[in-house]
Amino acid sequence: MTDRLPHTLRADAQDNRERILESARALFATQGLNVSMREVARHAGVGPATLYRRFPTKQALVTEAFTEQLHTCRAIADEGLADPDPWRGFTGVIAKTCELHARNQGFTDAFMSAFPNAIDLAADRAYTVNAISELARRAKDTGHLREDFALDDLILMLMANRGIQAPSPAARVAASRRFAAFIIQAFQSSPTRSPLPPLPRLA
Amino acid sequence: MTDRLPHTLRADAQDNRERILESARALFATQGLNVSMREVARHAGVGPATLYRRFPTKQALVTEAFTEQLHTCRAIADEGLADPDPWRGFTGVIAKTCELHARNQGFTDAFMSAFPNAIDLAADRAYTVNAISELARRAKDTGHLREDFALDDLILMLMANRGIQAPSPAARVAASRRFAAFIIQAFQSSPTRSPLPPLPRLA
DNA sequence: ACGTTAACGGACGCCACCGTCCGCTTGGCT
DNA sequence: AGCCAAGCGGACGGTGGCGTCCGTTAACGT
Repeated sequence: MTDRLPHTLRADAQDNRERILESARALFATQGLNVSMREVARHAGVGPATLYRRFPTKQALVTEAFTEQLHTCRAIADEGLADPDPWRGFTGVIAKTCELHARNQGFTDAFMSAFPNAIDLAADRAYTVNAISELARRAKDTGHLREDFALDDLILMLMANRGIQAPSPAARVAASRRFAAFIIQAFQSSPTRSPLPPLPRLA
Repeated sequence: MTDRLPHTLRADAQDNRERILESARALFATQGLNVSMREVARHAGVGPATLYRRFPTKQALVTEAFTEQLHTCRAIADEGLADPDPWRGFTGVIAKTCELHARNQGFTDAFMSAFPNAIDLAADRAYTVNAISELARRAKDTGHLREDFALDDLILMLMANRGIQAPSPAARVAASRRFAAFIIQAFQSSPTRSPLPPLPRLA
């Protein structure tokens, strides 16, 4: 009854665990989250049971696989906030975020909670959102960011960015880069401002 | 050997055929093309065999279901071309196209050849592309449309628009409307023009 | 009213995925 | 060296989509 779970995996198990994560990251990046658990297992060269033993649910696998990217997100936001020129910081955030997401189809899915259930990523996500919110306020104050910009417009932009497809990952990133440039142009305040249609609840 | 196919369906068969098409349109509109043939059949209240008899392949069903929208596309392009103000015509095309696609997830999939194989829609599509190409040239001549706009940027925009999701179809359309406004802003020529990253081959 | 045949849909065999169980292997500790 | 549990993966029953076959029903022409 007083069994203690060993919190250290056996060497081979640890090895498998990491190969699984690598495979998951690779597959999720190129194909989004529409990858079967078995496919991940096959790619990692392990049996299905092994995969399920380490990650009982796909949720768990996804969460683990993308913590790194999640921290990158925080870093991007912090970096933008640190820029003395808020508008430059803001546009930098957009460009880098688009690129990050273009390289990681699955990450976007997860970030957008294509997994609708509460993601463990939520906390970090909130932090990032807060940081960007502050950055946006500053960018508005300098007059470069249009006044009617809403934070959810970034979500809109990310969803849109997710839709971009191309024959190769490299092409996708290139296309996304151009898209980001367009979006930055759209977010910039301008004399020819026609009023913007309202933004509905997105989630 | 000299059997003649009757080109007129029996009354009940014709009825079923139309119910199938209606169901397909409804399901494709809200869920994209990721709908199983059986699901369409169930929704239409017919057996799988009946569906397959009328539309041997999903391709055929999709093609038939969306000819109407395809013609709408042509109409939108013609309408824009007819506008005496090319820029207003151009922006109108963008707004209307985004709305059309936002209302029809599946149509976007088909239009983007999510069905990679040659779509019968190709001919109409080519016509539309040509019309818009002419419209864009005129809009550039008036100085309203940025010079570095490429026709593929519309494809980029459509792919992006496809990524926009929302809890309800109405919300999706609203979000798409706002997105279109942003994109129009981005396409407008402006004094603060930083060079645009190049666009890769998209298909 | 009736026979012919177009049209129907239930049922089939196939395959992929799902999450789990269990007998064998092997790493790690003494 | 030898034990033993941590770890493994093949195999299983279940579900659901796929496209097709075939026995039954009922629409239409006479």
